[in-house]
Amino acid sequence: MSRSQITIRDVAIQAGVSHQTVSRVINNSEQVTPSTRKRVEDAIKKLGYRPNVIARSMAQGHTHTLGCISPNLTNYIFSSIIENAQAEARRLGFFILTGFASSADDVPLLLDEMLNRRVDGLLVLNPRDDERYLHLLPLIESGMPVVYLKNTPKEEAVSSVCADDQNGGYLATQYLLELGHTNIVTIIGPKNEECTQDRLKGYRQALSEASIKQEETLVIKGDWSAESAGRAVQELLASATPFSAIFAQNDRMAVGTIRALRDSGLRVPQDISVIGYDDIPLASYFDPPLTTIRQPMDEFGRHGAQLLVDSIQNPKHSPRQVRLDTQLIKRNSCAPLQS
Amino acid sequence: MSRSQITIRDVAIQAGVSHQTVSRVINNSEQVTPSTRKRVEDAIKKLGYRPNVIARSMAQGHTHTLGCISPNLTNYIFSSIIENAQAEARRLGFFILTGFASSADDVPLLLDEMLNRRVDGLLVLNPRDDERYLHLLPLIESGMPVVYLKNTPKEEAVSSVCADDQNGGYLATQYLLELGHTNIVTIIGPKNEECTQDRLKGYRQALSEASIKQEETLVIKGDWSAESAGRAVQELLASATPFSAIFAQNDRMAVGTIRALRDSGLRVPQDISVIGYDDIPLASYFDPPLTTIRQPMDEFGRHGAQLLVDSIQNPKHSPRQVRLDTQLIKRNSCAPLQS
DNA sequence: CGCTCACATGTGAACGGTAACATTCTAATT
DNA sequence: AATTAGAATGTTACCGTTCACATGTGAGCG
Repeated sequence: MSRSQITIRDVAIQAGVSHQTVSRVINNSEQVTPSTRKRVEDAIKKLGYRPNVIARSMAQGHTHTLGCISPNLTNYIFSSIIENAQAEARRLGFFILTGFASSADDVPLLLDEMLNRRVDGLLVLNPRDDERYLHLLPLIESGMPVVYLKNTPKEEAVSSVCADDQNGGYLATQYLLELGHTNIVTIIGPKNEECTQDRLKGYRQALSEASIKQEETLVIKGDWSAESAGRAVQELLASATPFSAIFAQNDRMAVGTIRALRDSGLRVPQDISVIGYDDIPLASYFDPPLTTIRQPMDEFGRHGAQLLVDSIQNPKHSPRQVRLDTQLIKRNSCAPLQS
Repeated sequence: MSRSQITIRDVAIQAGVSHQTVSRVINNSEQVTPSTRKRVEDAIKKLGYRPNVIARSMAQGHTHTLGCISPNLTNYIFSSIIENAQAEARRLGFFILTGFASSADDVPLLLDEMLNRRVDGLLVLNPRDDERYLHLLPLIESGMPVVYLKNTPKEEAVSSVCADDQNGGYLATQYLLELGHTNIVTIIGPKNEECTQDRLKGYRQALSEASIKQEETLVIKGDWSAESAGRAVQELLASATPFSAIFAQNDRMAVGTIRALRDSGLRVPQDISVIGYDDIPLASYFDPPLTTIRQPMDEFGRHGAQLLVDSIQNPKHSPRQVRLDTQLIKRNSCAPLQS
C-alpha cells in the first residue's frame, strides 16, 4: 500500500468543496445539493478514496465492532453460532472480532485485548461457572453490553440466549421411556457446565414423572468427547449394571458410546438404544443414523447478535433472556425394548 | 461504559509527568527512570487506564489486524485453519477479523469493508478461480500483503500455503492399487477448485504408473457434500460400470458413498473399498472407520499467519509458496480385492 | 427592495495516541 | 567551577474523521 492514503481533504480539493461536505456525502446527509454530491462522488471515484473506519471510530467513540469469545472455533456448535452471529452482525453494520480461549486462563487476556480495541460489545460463548469469567461481571455492571450465548448461568442481570436444555433432556428421556426402556443410563458432560445440569434435570424430571426410581449409578461422567464416552461405557459394562438405553448428552459421546457397545458385542439399537444431543451435520451418516435432540444453531447466533446490537444502540433496554426450543429427531439408533 | 474514557493525559496529570512520558512507559521505552516509571504505573492502576488501540492505529498507520476471508466458518477444514491462524497471529501481536462469503458475490463487499477498516494484511481461504476473487489482484500488486490458504492457484506472485494435493491423490490411489484394485472410481469436487484438479492429477499419475487405462466414466462429479456423493454412486451403480474401489475426494463424500453402497446391498470394505480425504475429527467413528488422507490442518493456519505477518513487517520479502505433506491414514474402509 | 428564514456549505476544534524535536537535568570530564 | 555529553522529560504537531457552530446563499414576502 502506498504509505500515504487519500483523505477526505484530498477529495475536497479535487471536488472544490470543503472536507465537511465530503463527509456529508459519505454519510448520506440530506443537506447536499445533487450537483455538489455528484462532483464529490466523481472525485471519490477518480482518486480511489476509501473511508478510514479507524479515524471514524476515533471521532465517534464507537467502533462498530463486536468481540466474540469462544472456547474454540472448531467445535461445530461454536463455529455455527459464530457464523450466524457474524452474518447477522454484518447485516446490522457490525464486524466481529473473534477470539478463542483454549484455556480459561486466556479469557482475561483476550478480554483485555478486545477492550483495548474498544469493541462496542461482547458476545461470550459458554461462559462457564469459572472465576476467570468473573472478570466480566464488573464490566457488565459498568455498562458494557454483553450477551451470553449457550450454556449460560441463569442471571437476570445479563442478556443471554440459550436452548431449553432441560426440555431437551426431558424429550430424550421421555422418548426412551415411550419405547419401553426403564433402565436408562445418561452420560453427562462436565458438571460445572450449566447445560449438563439442565439436561440432567430434564432426564430426572422424565424419570420421576414415570415414577421410576433414579439410580445414581446410571448417571456417568464424560467430557463431551467420543473417547470419554467409550471409556465410560466400558466401565459401565464391567460393573454389570443392567441397562437397555443410553442418553448421551451430545452426539460425539453418542458415537463413542455406540462404538464401545459394539466392541463389546452389543447391537445398537437391537440390544441397546442410544440417543444423542446436538444433531451435528453428519449425524444421519453414522451407523445407525443417530436419533438425537436438535438445537437451533442458526438462531443462537442470530438472536445473540440482535440482542447485543440492540443493547449497544439502546443502552437503557433491560437485559433479556432468550430461550430456544429443542426438537427430537428420530432416526435409527433407538428401538423399542425387547423383552 | 462511562462516556468519557481515561486518557494518557489523565494519567500524566495524576503522575505529575507529561503525556509523552506515559506513552513511553506504556511502550516500554528504556528512557524512563525507574522511579517515574513506578509513579506512572501506579497512576495507570489507580485510574484504571486502558490504552486505546484505535488511537494508536490512527497515529501509527497500522492496525495490527489481519483480515481473513473464508467461504464459511462451519466446515471443519476452514474453522481449524482459522483457529490455528488466530492462535499464531495473536502470538505475533495481531488480531484476526474474520468474514465469510457464503456466495462469491460477497467477496468484493467483504474485501471493501476490511480495507476500510485498514487491516494490515489479508488471509484468503480457498481463493477460487473466480472473477470475484480477481478483485484481489490489483490490491496485491499495489503492495497489500496477502496470503492464499489451501486450494490456491499456482501463482508465483502471491504467497500461499497449500497441501500437496497431487501427492495426496497419488497416495490414496496407490494404496488402492496395492490392495489389488484396478477399477478405481474417483468422486471429485467442483472442477474449478485447484485441489480437485490436483487430487485428480495424483489419481491419474498413480494409474498411469501402474499402466492402467484410464476410463473417463470412472471420474464422477460431486460437490463435497455427502448427499452429492450418494447421488453420484446411485447413478454409477445404475450404469453398471464395473468397479471395486472408490476414492472420494473428501471424507464427507466418502461417508455419503458408503451409505449409498450399503443401501444397494454392497458391503464396505468386503465388496467395495472406500477411501476419503481430510481425516475429519470423527473419521474413526464411522462404520467402517474411514481410511483417508490426512492434511495437517494446524500447519495451514500457523504458516499462513507467519507468512502474512512476515510480509507485513518486511514488505521487501518476496512471496513464498509453502507446500505441506499429506499422509495416508489406514483404517478399515479398504480391503484387498476379493477375486 | 430589503428582510427573514431555511438550507447549503465552510471553519476550527476535538478524538487519544505517537513522532519529532526541544529542553532540562545529571554527572562525568576538564 | 565551567563544560558538556547523554539521558530523561517536555512540547507541539499530526494521523483522518466527525461535531458544533459559523457563515454564505437564495427564495419568498411585505
